Amino acid sequence: MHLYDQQHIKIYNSLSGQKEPFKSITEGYVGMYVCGPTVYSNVHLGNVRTFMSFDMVFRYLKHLGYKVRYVRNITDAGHLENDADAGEDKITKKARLEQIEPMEVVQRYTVDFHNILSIFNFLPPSIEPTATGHIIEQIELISTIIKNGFAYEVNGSVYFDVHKFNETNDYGKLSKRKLDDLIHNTRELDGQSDKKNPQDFALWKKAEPQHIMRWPSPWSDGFPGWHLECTAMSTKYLGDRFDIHGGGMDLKFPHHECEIAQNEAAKGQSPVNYWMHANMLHLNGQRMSKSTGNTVNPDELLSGDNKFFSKAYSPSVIRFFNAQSSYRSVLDLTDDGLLASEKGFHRLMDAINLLDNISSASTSTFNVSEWKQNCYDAMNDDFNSPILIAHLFDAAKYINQIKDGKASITSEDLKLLKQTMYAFTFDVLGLQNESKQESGTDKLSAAVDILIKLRQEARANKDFALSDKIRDELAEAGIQLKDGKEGTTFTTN
RNA sequence: GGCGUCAUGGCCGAGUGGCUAGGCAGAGGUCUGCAAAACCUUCUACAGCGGUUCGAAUCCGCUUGACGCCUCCA
Repeated sequence: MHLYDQQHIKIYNSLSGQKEPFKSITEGYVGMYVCGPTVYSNVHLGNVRTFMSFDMVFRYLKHLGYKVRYVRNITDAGHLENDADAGEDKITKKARLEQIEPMEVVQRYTVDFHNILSIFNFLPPSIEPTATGHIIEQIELISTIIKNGFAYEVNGSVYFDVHKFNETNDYGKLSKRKLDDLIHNTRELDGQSDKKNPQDFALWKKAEPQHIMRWPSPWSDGFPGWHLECTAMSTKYLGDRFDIHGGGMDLKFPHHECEIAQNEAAKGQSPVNYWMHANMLHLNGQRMSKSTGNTVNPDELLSGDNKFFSKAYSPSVIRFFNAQSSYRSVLDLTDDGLLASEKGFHRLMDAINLLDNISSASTSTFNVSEWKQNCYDAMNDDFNSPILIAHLFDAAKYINQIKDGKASITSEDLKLLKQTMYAFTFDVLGLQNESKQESGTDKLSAAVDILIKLRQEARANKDFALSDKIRDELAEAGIQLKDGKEGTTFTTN
């Protein structure tokens, strides 16, 4: 018996626009693909939000006992054009000006990407394939699509014939677009003269002489189109049809639409059962944009070294903030919002830390098993982490009441409560108990305990000047004393 | 212009055809030498205008506004 036999997930499927009961293709196994970053600059904070949401999905599926193969690619080809228009992107421009090897750019930002994700306590994906490592697979895929009559070659480049495809298939079913509408609304752009129709997209591009990243192919020395790598790598590792495909909302069209088209054209079937799209992250009510300066890097947010926020925020606070909203909603990153989350997060962690110190009784005044199922119900409902957190706060309240002697719990329920709290807080949400880590050093505890004792003595002697001095100066040092019925404890942060 | 998504209390953010979301902030109380913490109580909402319904913030239509995609983008 596995947890997934008892807990039934519903997933909002972008393809149908509805929540659907989740059923994996192979019982007990889940294949999940998420479009990864293009490593040409520091990882974008919005990108982090998307991956954070899917990290939570990954964690929950694993928690339920599924064997999950989670594939998240690194796009390291196709976009590193040495002939990019000037002023488009600072880093590409800089790389071009300094004549750095594209692979140096790739390496630098892949390392940055991994560093940031590990700071945020991401679980690594099962496979992290790169586009340049799968050129052969992509070329094979193109050959198949040509053979099936859905692509054509012009001047060494190969394009996907959207119009031809749409005669037998439905191009636009994911993004709810109609080809006719697209035809009437396509902007005229230069340099597309090779295409039969503006809606066609490149499967292979012949490289201009100054283009550095290039590979030989039956059609030309060139590089693959950017939609192709995901089709090649997802199906290579997950099969021609797999369970979940995720990505940012902005990838829905054209990227994911094209993936469906490529797969149907090459393999005769739609690749994905459940399409999931994470919504955008805003900064102070507006979309992040480098050109307007309304943007902040993950490391700037973590260090507090930026012009938007009053202080530094810890990785878990940012994770908590993210989990307090639905992955399908636009999330607005603001100082007030982070401040509120930070306080709530610490309150939750303080309650969890109390779990080690509360004692059990003969009865429970709280239905722990019902509460536990409520937590599962929240996550089962399209990974509704905000509701889960609301339930975690219910438990926090209960724990505090037990500590205050206003509620009681049996030892059996205490064990269950602790297990469940830990599982959801740390395993599923991926939060980390920062205060415990910091104060976990026994030497600090010992030193503070001495100060607590001295303060107690001062209070007993009615030397409140001294006792308050101890309390206030510890507070300034980031150590907060908490007087309770059972004596004084302390927390850091 | 086309397609799509969304509009919730001081702020952030769930959810639902009739029954408390939750967090932060505010107010009152308990506790305390005073605080803090914790606990208890409390405040308030569903953009506007129509319609369906016994009943709608929840369904439908319109209006207004915000956002996304249509061009690299998480």
